[in-house]
Amino acid sequence: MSDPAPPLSRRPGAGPRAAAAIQDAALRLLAERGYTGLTMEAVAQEAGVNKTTIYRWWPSKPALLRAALTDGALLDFEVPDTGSLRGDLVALTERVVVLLTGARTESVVRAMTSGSGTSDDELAMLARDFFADRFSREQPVFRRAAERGELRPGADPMLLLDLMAGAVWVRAVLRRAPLPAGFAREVVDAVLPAFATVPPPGVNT
Amino acid sequence: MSDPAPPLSRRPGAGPRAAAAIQDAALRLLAERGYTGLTMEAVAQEAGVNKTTIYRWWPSKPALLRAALTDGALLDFEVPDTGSLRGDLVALTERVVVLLTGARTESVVRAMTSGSGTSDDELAMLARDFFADRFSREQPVFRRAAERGELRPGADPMLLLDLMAGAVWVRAVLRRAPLPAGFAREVVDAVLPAFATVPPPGVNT
Amino acid sequence: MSDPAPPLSRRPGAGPRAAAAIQDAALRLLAERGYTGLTMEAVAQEAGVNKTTIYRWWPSKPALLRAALTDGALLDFEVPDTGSLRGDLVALTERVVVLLTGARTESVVRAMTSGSGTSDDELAMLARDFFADRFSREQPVFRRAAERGELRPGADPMLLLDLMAGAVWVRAVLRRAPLPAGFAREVVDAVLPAFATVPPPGVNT
Amino acid sequence: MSDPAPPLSRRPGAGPRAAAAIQDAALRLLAERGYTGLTMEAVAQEAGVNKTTIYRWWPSKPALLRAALTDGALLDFEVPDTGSLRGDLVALTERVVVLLTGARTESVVRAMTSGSGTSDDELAMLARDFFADRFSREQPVFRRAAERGELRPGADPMLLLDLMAGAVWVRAVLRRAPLPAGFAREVVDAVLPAFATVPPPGVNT
DNA sequence: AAGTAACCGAGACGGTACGTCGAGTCTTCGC
DNA sequence: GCGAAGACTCGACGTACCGTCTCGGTTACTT
Repeated sequence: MSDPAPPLSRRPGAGPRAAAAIQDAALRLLAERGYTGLTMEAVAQEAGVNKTTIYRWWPSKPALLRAALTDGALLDFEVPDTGSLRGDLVALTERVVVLLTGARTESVVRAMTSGSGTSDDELAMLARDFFADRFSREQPVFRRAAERGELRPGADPMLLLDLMAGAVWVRAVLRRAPLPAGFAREVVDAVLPAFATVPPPGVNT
Repeated sequence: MSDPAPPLSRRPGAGPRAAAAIQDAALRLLAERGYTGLTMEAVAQEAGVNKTTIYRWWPSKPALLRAALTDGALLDFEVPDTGSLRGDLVALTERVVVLLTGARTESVVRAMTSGSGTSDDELAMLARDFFADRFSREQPVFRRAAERGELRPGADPMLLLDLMAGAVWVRAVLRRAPLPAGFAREVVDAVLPAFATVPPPGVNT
Repeated sequence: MSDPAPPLSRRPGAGPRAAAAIQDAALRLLAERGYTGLTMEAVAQEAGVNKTTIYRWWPSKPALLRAALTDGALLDFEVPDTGSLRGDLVALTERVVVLLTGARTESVVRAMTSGSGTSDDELAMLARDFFADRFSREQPVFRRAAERGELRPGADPMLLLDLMAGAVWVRAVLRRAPLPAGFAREVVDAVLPAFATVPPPGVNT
Repeated sequence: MSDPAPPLSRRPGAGPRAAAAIQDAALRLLAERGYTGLTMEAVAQEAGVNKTTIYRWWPSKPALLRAALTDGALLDFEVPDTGSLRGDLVALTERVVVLLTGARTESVVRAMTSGSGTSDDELAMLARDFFADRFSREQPVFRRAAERGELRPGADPMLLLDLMAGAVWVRAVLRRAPLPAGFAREVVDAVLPAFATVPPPGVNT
């Protein structure tokens, strides 16, 4: 375990003049051709930039990708505040669904988790950081729920999130099964009984 | 979507004389160096075989890997029958934990899901098939639970499995967080209330 | 000083199928563009061969060039036997003139002596070997002259050859001055008095 | 043939402030690494100067080198005046020997003649000019010899010089053979009979 | 002493070639 | 005549220098 939660925010001064074009090209090609099909040479050509320029700023493919993902807004998300725990969780899960099935984000996320190397791969670290970051930004949902008394004492929000995100992940990414409309709601209702104090009125159906 | 559920069993007659050595080498190198670090050349050398020999029998790296995984016993598992739904689910989840954290299986599974991003990747298909296969073999658990009346009517076993496997997956593979002892039980208890008819004894700890 | 006189003959079994095309291209491009302008990539393209193939067989540009020169007939020459020392020497010098002014050989020879590296350069070694080889093959001229009694006792054939070849070299290669017709004869007559016993009858003019 | 004999002297006003440092670095690196191993980048770094500064003043590597050699005193030499043709010639040849075997000058001269093979190379032109310059400065030796009556009528001083310098060149630079002590004298005695009116005393040893 | 013009440092850039690696194909040869 | 060996094409890798460019600051000469 290294640093608990690296910022995942952009460092503005760094990068070549054509940084945006390069990172755009990288993400576009990643979506088109997948991680292994993504070549630095193609990125350079697509961005109208010399290969050397890319290597001057990013030492490797995963490093470039990491920067592209970190600097770009692709993985940003809004933390919901609907007034109820269930509403917030459904919204959060919905956002995961969108992330994992959206045309532009799907292959990016898939690539991000390709953990190519043995274990300490830069991309894998990015995934870990991404989830840590996302979790920390989702904390207010649980703080608010606790304040409302909706959260059963001793309930572990991390486990709750793992369950919800995991279900979407397994179905969309691993099993490549279709996600029915309302899947987010289904998922939330499946886990909520063990975490919420009282079923909020009018929940079931 | 292609064929619903390819056999995932070995075709005995097929393969060169050194098939076992080749597949062994492939799996070993996969574990050592990850998917992208796994080269056909290294496999050939390690197996004491010419590269051509490999290509004669398997058209590509993912195809070889698929065969190696399919023919090998690495991904096999026993379907539990403990007498209770909860016991079976804990056992199933435990097996997923073992699969995703075991020294030999972890990187294999990780590689298996490194699908290149474009949809028709052979490896991604293998992952899909693997999960479909696993699910179909887990069906008896739910058949027996239904016979015992432990399963709430209308409950979706697939969702249940997605939730359980997903939580383990997210935590172990994506977030690379440690899995505490008893994690499987925690997971099961978190999802069971929504699926089981009766709250299993001792759940609300 | 290493081995006295390496063979400078071709090793028949060695080399790729397209060895001839590659070496031809190398020599042609050498003549066209000079040594530093000669790139492996151009050789590969010109020979219709992949760059990898060249590197499989020759580790470097000078190595390839050395092989091309050694295997090719470009630097071959016939040892004259005119019946008199003077006639032989004129013929030998004439051959040097041809070598150093011929369209195809000039830039090759020039490149061969570019001694790019510090001192122990492969190409420089080739030049050294080339001259050693040439000298050893010219020996019969002096043996015959000695048998005829034309050679002053104690005369050093090596010095004689250095003088003759050197004059042509300095004029043609270094000073890039035109070589008048009959230059070979002039050179020989300038050095012969110090080496020959008697001026052969009817020599002067 | 271009301009008969460019000055080969320094133009004092021209050059950056760090001209001396740059040219020193260039010559030092040339001696250390040879011509092709000499990079502008290394020169810049070594001279503590930006690459741009070099290119502002010299358009290319050979141009810089030419200036460095021209401005430096490395290639200067004194014209001897011993009182006899033979003495002068021995001294001249001795100077060539020193030039071609001296630690600092050898690789410089070697590089200077690494002309790229195509005819209009700047470095090759430098070599040509260098020799032309040297020859023109050696003229007084022959003028004095003629005045003393030591020079056979019709003798061609240029051929004489080509022979002497060529012998040293071939032996030291091309054949990389050791030059015995007294080699200059040997060379002179080998060519003198054809050029001098009287055999210099003690020649026919 | 001030103004100005030439000069310089810093460093990014497009470009060509380098030498290497691995994928996948094709030819050749032996059992 | 099957099957293995080895040479091949191809594309990309990551690096080194090339020669160019812009920009902002510093000399040093001029008046």
